[in-house]
Amino acid sequence: MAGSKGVQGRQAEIMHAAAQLFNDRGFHETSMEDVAAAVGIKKPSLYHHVKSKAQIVGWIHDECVRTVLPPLMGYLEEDIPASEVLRRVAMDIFGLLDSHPGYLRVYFENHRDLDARSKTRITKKRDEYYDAVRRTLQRGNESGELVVENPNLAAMAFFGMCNWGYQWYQADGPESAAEVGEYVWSIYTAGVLAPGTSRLLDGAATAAAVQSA
Amino acid sequence: MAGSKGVQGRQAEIMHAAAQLFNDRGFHETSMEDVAAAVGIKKPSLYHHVKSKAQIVGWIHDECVRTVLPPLMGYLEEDIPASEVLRRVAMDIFGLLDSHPGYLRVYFENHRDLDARSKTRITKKRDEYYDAVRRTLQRGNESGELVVENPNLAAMAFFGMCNWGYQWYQADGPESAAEVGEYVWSIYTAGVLAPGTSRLLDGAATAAAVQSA
DNA sequence: ACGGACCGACCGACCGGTCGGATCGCTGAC
DNA sequence: GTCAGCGATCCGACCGGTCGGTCGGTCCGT
Repeated sequence: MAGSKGVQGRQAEIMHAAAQLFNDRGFHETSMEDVAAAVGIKKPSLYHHVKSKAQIVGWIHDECVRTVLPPLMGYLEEDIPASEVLRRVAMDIFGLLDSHPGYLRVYFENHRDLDARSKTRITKKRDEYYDAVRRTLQRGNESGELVVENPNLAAMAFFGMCNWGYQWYQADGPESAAEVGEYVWSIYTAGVLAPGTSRLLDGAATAAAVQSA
Repeated sequence: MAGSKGVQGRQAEIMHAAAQLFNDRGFHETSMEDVAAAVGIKKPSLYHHVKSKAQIVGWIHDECVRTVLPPLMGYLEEDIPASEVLRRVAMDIFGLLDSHPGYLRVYFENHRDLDARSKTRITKKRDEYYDAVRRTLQRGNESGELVVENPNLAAMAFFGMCNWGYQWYQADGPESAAEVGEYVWSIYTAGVLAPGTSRLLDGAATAAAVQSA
């Protein structure tokens, strides 16, 4: 149901314009008249293509999920290290920020503006995505590849690094999405501490373990 | 100006109730009548204590900045390793999530609902905070304590880990704010990769570097 | 009597959404 | 060739409702 091909044609155009506006001005500060104007028509005409404002939000959410969830499910079936899965996830998320500017802000900040049915559907998908990453971390820990004491918190930390991009990543910035994804992933896996510095340092004892060229 | 002591008394009560409501229902879905009801009065009475809805948002923003910026400025004047500064920043941010539930959501999602004057004031403070962390990373890199190729991206990754907490951290969750802050910091500094695994690994070659109790 | 806290009633603006009708491009019968 | 018919697209005008904010006045402690 809901068509696995996603929104197309004029509706896709509307979705795209709306995502830009919602991102730039905010969802509630953007009227349906603004959205209509952005695609060159008037409000009543817009309602010929769209059932409600909430429906547009639903499209945007679906587009986000459609873009990143199936790839992740594919990675899980390949026989690759957990860290490689994480790397691809990071790349996918920044790739989404790059190819769909504005979409992730709507996804993260306007979940409650979905109609009830879409909300449960999207929430389920969101949990699937979250769970897949958590299980990946758990698997990495069990195989000895990773050290993950708390897969739940570790997943949140990972998503934080990636998802926070919606607050600062600019598609026309100095770094490409792939570069950013790769860099963020490298910090998550290897940390920023210079090699040779003790892994188990507590705050007070840190002052001693400083220099190592 | 604006009083360095922050909002107090009845106004603080209003600010607190509003932050909760804005967090739970959303800013635009919360009417001034709702805020008034939350403190046990009617809307016209609320306007006896408050100039506008935007003013409440301003209070909440100021409260966030007031809570975390001065401490960070203090850390910079102490002679401690960069990683220790980062650790304290992480603790401060999760501490804020703990002591001021809802505030950070308003801070991150309702910046544009500030009046023009507050917006410039808060933006400046936000940039100060960001810059302090970036400079800390740079200093850590120069001293050899850290390996930070891109301080700007590294700062964003760090803030991502911490700030994203507003999306998931619950004050009544299983882990305390201090535990979460410490854990997130440990991932950021040391990474999740098991020690012994090559730092410069590409995805395919990782599978070999596995066990180490 | 004075000021701080409070409230019922109200206003203007805006916004999501609707209605009835106009226009346009295509199809097919003749 | 042309023209009736039709569905898709478009729009001016309008509605119901909500919300931020105001006004005039009451109540109460001092």
